[in-house]
Amino acid sequence: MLYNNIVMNSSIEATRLDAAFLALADPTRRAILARLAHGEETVMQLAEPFAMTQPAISRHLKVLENAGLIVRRIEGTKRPCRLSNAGIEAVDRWLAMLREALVQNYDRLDSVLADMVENGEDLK
Amino acid sequence: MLYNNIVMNSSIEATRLDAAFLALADPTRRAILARLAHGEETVMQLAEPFAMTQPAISRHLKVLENAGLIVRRIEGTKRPCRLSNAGIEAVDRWLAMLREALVQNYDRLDSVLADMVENGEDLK
DNA sequence: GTTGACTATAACTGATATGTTATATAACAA
DNA sequence: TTGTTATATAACATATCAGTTATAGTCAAC
Repeated sequence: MLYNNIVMNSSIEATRLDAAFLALADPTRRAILARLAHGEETVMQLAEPFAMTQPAISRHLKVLENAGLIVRRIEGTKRPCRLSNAGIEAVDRWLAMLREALVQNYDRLDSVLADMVENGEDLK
Repeated sequence: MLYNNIVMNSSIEATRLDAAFLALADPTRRAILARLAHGEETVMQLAEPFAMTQPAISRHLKVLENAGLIVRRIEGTKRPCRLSNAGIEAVDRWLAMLREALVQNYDRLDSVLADMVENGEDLK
């Protein structure tokens, strides 16, 4: 596992991204985020539409918080949650690299095809 | 688990996203994608920099392929891999919703602050 | 101060993920 | 044919995840 840390760009950043992507990999957690997109909600409000117990939701929220995807404030006995941009920004920064590579690959293919057309080559 | 399928938007799409986000949650797989951003590589070429056996890499590649993040062609006994946009597009579509919500929340906070300044309220 | 609502945590279970070694398959090379 | 290279798959061990129930802590309301 030593060399791996050299290959992958620094285990600290990697841990952040691991947490964010892992948090997003669960449909319940994505549904929670979609819900929070409409505004702040408490734990019980978030739990209500799911066929799941409150402790399960609490843990999902913890995962989302650790991933920097939500933040919570204290309001009496309630803990209203709202979206945070830290997590999504980390994800976006990483995805930007992939998107750029895909565009470049596409352009490369594009120019290859253009060359073939110019030279009257058979595209089939 | 029945109601959950109603809350989360359709289990088919969810499965796609699950696969893509789960694939991205592993640092080894992200490193493989980063490598492929520079162009096509075979399984052994991809395996080389990692302190991991070839079967492990083969399975990571299968996960990436199922998530629509890479595609493979056959070239003799080799299986060169390259990036695919299907996976990242699915991810991007979903993240767009979150990004938009974050911008709206930010604007909302912005206008609240602006109001407070107008009314000479104490921002601290 | 007692009660009830909101939330978090611990302990446990079953499912899934990630790695290993051993082995199979297929193409190439001699 | 025989050996070698490239890759995939099976069988297994271990770790982690996602849910459960039971319980504890905190605040509010009466």
